[in-house]
Amino acid sequence: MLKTTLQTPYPCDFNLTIGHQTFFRGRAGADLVVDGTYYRAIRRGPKVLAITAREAGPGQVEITLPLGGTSADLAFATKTMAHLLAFDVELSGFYEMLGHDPVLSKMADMLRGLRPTRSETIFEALVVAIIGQQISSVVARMIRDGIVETFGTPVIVDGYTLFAFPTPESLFNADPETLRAQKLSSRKIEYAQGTARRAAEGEFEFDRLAALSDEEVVAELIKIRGVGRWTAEWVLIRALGRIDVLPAGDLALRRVVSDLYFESATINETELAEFGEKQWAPYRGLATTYLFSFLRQRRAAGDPHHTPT
DNA sequence: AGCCAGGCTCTCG
DNA sequence: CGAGAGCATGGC
Repeated sequence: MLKTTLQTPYPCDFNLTIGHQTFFRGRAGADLVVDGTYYRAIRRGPKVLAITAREAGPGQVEITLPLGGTSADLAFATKTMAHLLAFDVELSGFYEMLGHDPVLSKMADMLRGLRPTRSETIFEALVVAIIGQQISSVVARMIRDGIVETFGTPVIVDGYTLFAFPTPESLFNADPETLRAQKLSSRKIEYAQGTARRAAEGEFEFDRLAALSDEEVVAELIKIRGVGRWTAEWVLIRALGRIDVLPAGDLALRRVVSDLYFESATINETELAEFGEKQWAPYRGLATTYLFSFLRQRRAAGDPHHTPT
């Protein structure tokens, strides 16, 4: 079987990182974790590659192509996995800053080594963010899974069916009724298909957007119907790996910050933005990821409504 | 039963 | 400008 070894950065908690990616529930959308092995199907041009990644000793992750492939496929898969798991991000400055943040540093035991995982493409992050607008994360995950399993490309590995995220063409060409059957609102169907059309036309090419500043990306993305600031900021964090973006309009983020820092007093978007700048810059994006991971773990542990004491 | 969820657009003063 | 309605649906 085709395999190679990838060096992990420091710090890196591999199991925590892949758990975060699946909402600590084993499977979420295109991502699957079984017994410490992360399964993911990705696209390389017209091909779909099945990949596994698992810890293979201290500081090492073993990457395999369980269904085979060329050595160029393996090199591509390895590079993609390092991107998905954000192995290139330097966390030490963020951890130093946590020393001055009594709240986030309290989470350090639980979160140390968490890497700010990414989507495969900008298109994927856009669609997933659009699906997640306004509704609860539980409902959003359910709808996303339905979309991925209906319009994605299946591959079977070790008895598990993996799905590569749907192509822009597959969503754009889909009958709106089949999207509606996956419980997407008719408005969001318009947004998602409009995004898919732009993606198919090559509008979200990674390298081009990666060269722009945070605000330039926001300015470009919010021109798209259905994409507001929150969605654009989410794409910056999830797809482009920006580490200093704070989606201050996010309701769940406002509430968790309110709980943890303001004795549950309500804070608005402006107040969160000001607080984030003073408290977490230049690592506001990493702080966001860590706070959401905290929420995901708390929810997975069965305490979704956490009443502050 | 009804209200709320990790927003956004559209309409109306 | 700001405020308010409508969207979809699982969970409480």
